[in-house]
Amino acid sequence: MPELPEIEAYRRLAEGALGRPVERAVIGDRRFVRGQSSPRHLRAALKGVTFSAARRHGKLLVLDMAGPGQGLHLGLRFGMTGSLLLDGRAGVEHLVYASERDEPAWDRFTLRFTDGGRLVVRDPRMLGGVELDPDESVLGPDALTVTPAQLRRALEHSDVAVKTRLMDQHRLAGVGNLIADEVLWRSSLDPRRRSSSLTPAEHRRLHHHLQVTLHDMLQRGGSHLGDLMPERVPGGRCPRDGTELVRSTVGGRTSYWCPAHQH
DNA sequence: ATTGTGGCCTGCCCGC
DNA sequence: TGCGGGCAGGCCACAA
Repeated sequence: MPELPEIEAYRRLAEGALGRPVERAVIGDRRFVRGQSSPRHLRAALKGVTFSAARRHGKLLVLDMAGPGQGLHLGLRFGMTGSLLLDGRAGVEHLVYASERDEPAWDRFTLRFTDGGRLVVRDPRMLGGVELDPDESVLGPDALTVTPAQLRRALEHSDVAVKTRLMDQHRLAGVGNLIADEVLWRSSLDPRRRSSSLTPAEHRRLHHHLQVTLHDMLQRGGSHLGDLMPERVPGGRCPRDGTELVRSTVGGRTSYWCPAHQH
């Protein structure tokens, strides 16, 4: 599913759209338009603009507008099945949990450029969305660049499960269910641990493994390419010690962890 | 404010 | 072979 590594790949793909004038925006399903702006308003705001930058904040992709839309921002979210295509090319090769079918009916939002190319958000389950001027201030520090002090602040003073806290986009932006399981597994931390109970040494360990995991996944090309992932199925075993993994719900999400080495 | 829960959304897989 | 229930989870509205 799209977590930070996938959105980063989408961002790089979207850089190929910078400076190309938008002829018009096509809204495939009006429910895909989020926030305060109506589909009509969004279409009007996008007509004739160019984009000056493609940025990523957590799982939010932001295109900064230039020209007629100077100062406005286009936010793209991908839910768990959303993918980005530019001129027919995909941002990532494979998206776990999402269909691989080439189904134009799933094109929920399309930017047509005057040069004939197009940028498409394709999302079968429509859990993503497009929003004019999304509020980025509600997002926590980006997981790829978070400092140890920022991570500590995101986790301390809360009795909520550490996994829940890691996935809270208001505290830390970019970590989803798969990456959270992978990072906690590598850090030998039980996902159910009270967030405030982590020691300074555990904070350091978690920060280290978060960085290494994200860089591994960026290099491998997806959040589904972690070391734990192949065993993240009922009956799966810990790749480190062979213990059968525990499967349960933590923070409302299916979680797998090793009862032998995660404490 | 913080935290938990349910709902949205729909393709896919499994068992009957 | 077809059918239906359960599952997947990012995000948001809502309740306590």
